[in-house]
Amino acid sequence: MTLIPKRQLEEVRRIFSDFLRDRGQRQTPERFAILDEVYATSGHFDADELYVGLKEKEVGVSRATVYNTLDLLIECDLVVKHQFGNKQAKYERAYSYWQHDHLICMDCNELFEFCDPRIQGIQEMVADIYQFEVKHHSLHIYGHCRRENCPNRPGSEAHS
Amino acid sequence: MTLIPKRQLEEVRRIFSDFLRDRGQRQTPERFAILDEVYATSGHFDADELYVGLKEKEVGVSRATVYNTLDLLIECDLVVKHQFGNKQAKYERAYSYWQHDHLICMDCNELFEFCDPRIQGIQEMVADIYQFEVKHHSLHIYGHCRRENCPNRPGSEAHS
DNA sequence: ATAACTGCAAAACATTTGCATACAG
DNA sequence: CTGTATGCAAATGTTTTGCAGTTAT
Repeated sequence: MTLIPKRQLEEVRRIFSDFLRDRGQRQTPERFAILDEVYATSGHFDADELYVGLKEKEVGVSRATVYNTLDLLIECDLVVKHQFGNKQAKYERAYSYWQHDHLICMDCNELFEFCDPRIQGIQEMVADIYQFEVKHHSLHIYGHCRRENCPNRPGSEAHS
Repeated sequence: MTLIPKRQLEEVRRIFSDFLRDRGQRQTPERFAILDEVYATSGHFDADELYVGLKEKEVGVSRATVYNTLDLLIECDLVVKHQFGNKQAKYERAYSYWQHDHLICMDCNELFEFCDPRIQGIQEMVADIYQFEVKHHSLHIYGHCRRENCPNRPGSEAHS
């Protein structure tokens, strides 16, 4: 849906490159291959999907490198990490994408994105009252969607 | 801090008992021992802390039973489960305790609780716009606290 | 040159599962 | 009695780690 234009991909590569240089870390082909794969993906993905996606292309990167690089990308705000109910972490590219929160269907696990300005006010209130330096937040709303193909639809077959 | 009075513990036991009866499930001593331990704990705990806490008392319950019973307690709304950044789930008793969200210090991992009525409005908005039947939410705000013993305090020693 | 990075496979970790035994109803 | 729950230990699945070999700088 939200494929990133070439210009932005270059911008993102430059951000990562600068970040690595500033920290005295190496610019390896693996790291940029992972960055490219992340930004070629729209939506949420997990570490293994990224690993498999890369393996299917010419690039061979190990899982360890995928995890390592994801951590770097999170540190420079090019990727965000989410822990939805399950134990497997999900990731998402973060550059030039609207700040949003998530709606999770407990039946089909589908994710929907939404945004509400009130959350900003809540963050400010909390920062003020608790003398907290707020960095980021995660708001997950869980419930049941009403889509045709959702296993919970009224009228779908019985369940144990 | 919020130790539960005897009356409420009885109430909670009754809720669990009714829940089990209604579902045709057994009222085992292990299940009630776990319930008691949960309600003897104030604040957040993980499955293993519960397991160890029980082992230190007379009761011997296996980890499998701890996990099983926690799921039952979640189903009858006596316990809530949280996934903070780490892969280990945290639990918290839910009966007769205010609905709240969490503030997490990224330095010391301390948890603070807060509540803001605006979150209610956000849930309603989302339910309406997305035709979603909202069940619950989790709002986590991450940042840096300003407590004396927090490793991030300005003036604390350098770190690698 | 040399310190950082990679890949691999093993380790760690929380949680789940299978099965023989125990016990609540 | 009978089927459900338990305990144990083994299995699972994700993420981390140790180390020998590789490579960016």
